[in-house]
Amino acid sequence: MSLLLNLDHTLGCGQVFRWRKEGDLWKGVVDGHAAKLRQKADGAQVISGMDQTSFDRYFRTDDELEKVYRELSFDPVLGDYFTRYRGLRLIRQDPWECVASYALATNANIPRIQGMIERVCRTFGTEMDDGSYAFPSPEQLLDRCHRADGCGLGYRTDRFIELARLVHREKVDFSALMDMEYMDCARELVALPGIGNKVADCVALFCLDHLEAFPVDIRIKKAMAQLYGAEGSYRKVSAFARERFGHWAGYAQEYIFYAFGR
DNA sequence: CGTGGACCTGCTGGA
DNA sequence: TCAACCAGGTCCACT
Repeated sequence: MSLLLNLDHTLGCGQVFRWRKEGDLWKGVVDGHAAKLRQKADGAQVISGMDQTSFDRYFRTDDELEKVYRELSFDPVLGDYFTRYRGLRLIRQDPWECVASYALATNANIPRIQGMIERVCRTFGTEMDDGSYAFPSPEQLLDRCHRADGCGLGYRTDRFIELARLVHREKVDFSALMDMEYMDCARELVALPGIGNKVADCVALFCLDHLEAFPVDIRIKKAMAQLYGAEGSYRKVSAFARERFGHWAGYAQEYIFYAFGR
């Protein structure tokens, strides 16, 4: 079984925060297991920590990347990116880890975001065999939430804890959010603490299967203005993208984001 | 609804 | 070394 998948692009483009490359090995934590992967010509080899089901789910192997390329290549810019970053796939993250991580990722640069998340994992998460730490559950977090003060989250602390509380009390139904229309999903997410338009779109896209979501952060904002002359409010720019790229808008976003970060 | 400020804090690009 | 018109926004106030 071969799969079009480039680990460097997929795990290094910025959609996930905790994967690290050591030598030719990508190391991360998926579903509470320390995972190790290695790039092969026809896909990725699982060294440890993932079974086929987990792998297929995580790397969205059902998404036909060639089909995405075909349907979006009417756009010359994307056509170029597809050639250069061939094999970059969207990942299906764990919903709780995804909302929590992106709620922390506001108004901070990537190194700091990674630092905050790492400290949260080390402070509250379960230690794995290889010495790494899993992302903590809402319960683990709430159990000793005063320790969050030592994680350097700044003003995000209260929002973060409150978010954990809501998820723990099952006030957030990820399964329902996944089933409803993208617009409804985004509207509900924005009502949660620490979540605005941008984070809501990241969550919709990266863990709730709403592939038409088009998160607009500062980098994408500049890119869209430069590439398409699309400017204005958040709603304006993201709507422009969804109209142009349709149900694959999320894939378009990820390639543009990656291209503009290099 | 859209826009302007304030906002924790520290990684790291530029004085 | 050091500051910070910075950094993958959000929230609140107000037109």
